[in-house]
Amino acid sequence: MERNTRQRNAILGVITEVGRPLSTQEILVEGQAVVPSLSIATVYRTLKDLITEGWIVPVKLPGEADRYELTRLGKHYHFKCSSCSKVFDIHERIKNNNLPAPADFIVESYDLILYGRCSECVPKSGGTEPEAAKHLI
Amino acid sequence: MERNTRQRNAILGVITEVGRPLSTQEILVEGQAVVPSLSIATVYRTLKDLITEGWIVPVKLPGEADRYELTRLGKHYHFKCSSCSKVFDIHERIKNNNLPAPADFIVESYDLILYGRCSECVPKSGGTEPEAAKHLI
DNA sequence: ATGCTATTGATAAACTATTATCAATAGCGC
DNA sequence: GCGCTATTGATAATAGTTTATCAATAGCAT
Repeated sequence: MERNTRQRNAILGVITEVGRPLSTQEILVEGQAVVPSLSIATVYRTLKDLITEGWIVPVKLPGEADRYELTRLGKHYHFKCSSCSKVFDIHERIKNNNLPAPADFIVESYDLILYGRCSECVPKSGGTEPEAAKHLI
Repeated sequence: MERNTRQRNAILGVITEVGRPLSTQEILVEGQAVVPSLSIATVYRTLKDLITEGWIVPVKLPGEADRYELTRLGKHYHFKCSSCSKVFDIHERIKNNNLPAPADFIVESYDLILYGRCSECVPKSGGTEPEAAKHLI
């Protein structure tokens, strides 16, 4: 990156402000709110550059295209809402001694992905789902 | 499925005997040890049928193509060896109260993927990696 | 403000994984 | 063993995502 363009600022700005991992389409749409002419090619190109420069990292969920978020958020896990499909960060950790694995395997890292309903999509008080849902785990 | 073919038997047999989630390529190669003419098209076709019939389920890991394993193994998690890329089953569970999420979110299920070295790829005694690795988590 | 050229926008191309096509093959009932 | 037709093998086609191309645009140093 040698020039400070509106497109690049918009893309990094969107990722910074929204505060959850965004898909290329989400970045395109949100970015076009700032720079209407923004194209998907520029989104991909800029994401690639931002990754190379260390500003952002790809967030990979099983069976889904990459999302992107700020590197400075550090290591953490994700929650995907099964209703709105938005992905949120979870910064709590699992206690080390609760990581299950055969004794002769060496665990170097782990990924935890939670699925359920985000606060926006939780059925408002009165429903019967919330407590029942716990049994699905 | 209306006919009992060598190809189908070979594919289901391989998945059953190997006992860990297999990629389409692994299934093709292992299957060709039984039926040399086996083609990748038949692998995909048969996997699709076996899923429809409920014999197998796809195993999805972040950023990777589907692997397949027996449905009757039930719900569990996976360990991927960063050295040989093989994926293994983990049948232990995480204690429910250790699942981290915001209070106003409803967690319905979760996925746990461990990464590290499987027993085959663990550096034999004398290396310095094993204990050091724990700090990476 | 002007000029150089990095960057953009539009779209074609590439890539990977999976599915469709179709003539040849091979289960299986008779 | 014969014949019917489901299944196979080889490969083309598709789908979804990401990358390459290239003329037009727009930072930014002067």
